[in-house]
Amino acid sequence: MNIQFKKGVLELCVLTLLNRKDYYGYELVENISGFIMISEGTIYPLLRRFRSDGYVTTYLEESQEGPPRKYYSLTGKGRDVLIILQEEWESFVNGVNLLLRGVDDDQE
Amino acid sequence: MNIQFKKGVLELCVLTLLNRKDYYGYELVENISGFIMISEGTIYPLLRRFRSDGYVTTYLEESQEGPPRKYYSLTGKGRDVLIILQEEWESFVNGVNLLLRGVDDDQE
DNA sequence: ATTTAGTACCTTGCATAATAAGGTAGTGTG
DNA sequence: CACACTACCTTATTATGCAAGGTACTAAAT
Repeated sequence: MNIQFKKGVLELCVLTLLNRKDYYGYELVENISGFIMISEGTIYPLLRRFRSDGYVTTYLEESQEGPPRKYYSLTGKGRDVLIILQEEWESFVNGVNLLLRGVDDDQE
Repeated sequence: MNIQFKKGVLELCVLTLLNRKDYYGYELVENISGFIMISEGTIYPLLRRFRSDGYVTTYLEESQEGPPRKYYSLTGKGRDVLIILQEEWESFVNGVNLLLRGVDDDQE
């Protein structure tokens, strides 16, 4: 898979999932991996960024299957960013698809 | 517009346009700008990369409206890359959209 | 004649983000 | 006790988009 395509889109994916429920990092990797290739080295720095930007808050919970899990919870600010990113993603894909399909933008 | 979204996609856009006809750099910027934001500082390095990778060949032509134009012509290798990129783009957008729409990947 | 605007090319340095590759620890199984 | 799996994390590398700058040609306006 083309690495470059993912730039910025993973933010949208993670925020979208966190808008449904709280996730811990490893769980996000497993979930997103079902749709697009992703590695842990990508998600943890991204989550740290989200926390320092105030998009999420975190809390720890013990696990019976391994080390404690750090859960991420979307904030109001995070939700605002999500909405903007959703719109940007939609109009971006739209623009690209128009270009790929050969629609002539010069006509009116 | 989110800069990150563009990463890698501009290659696809430029190759797609060059597959229809030869373009000169400035013309590509003007055309693509109709669909997604782009600047000259992006396109010229990309075109240099394409040439050194053998995706395009170039030739000069005089212009009555200014300095000579450097036209870019897609090679067979460039066309092969275009086909791969098209498929990757489609499956990538598909994966992202499934995730965004909340389709449960665990079910079968 | 000189300035301005438009066309058309180019480069350098910066910012961003994904990843590979590595590390630390806990739990449970052979 | 070694191994696999879960779960967290960091660092260095890589790629690419862009702002900001530059050069040079043509044509119209001052």
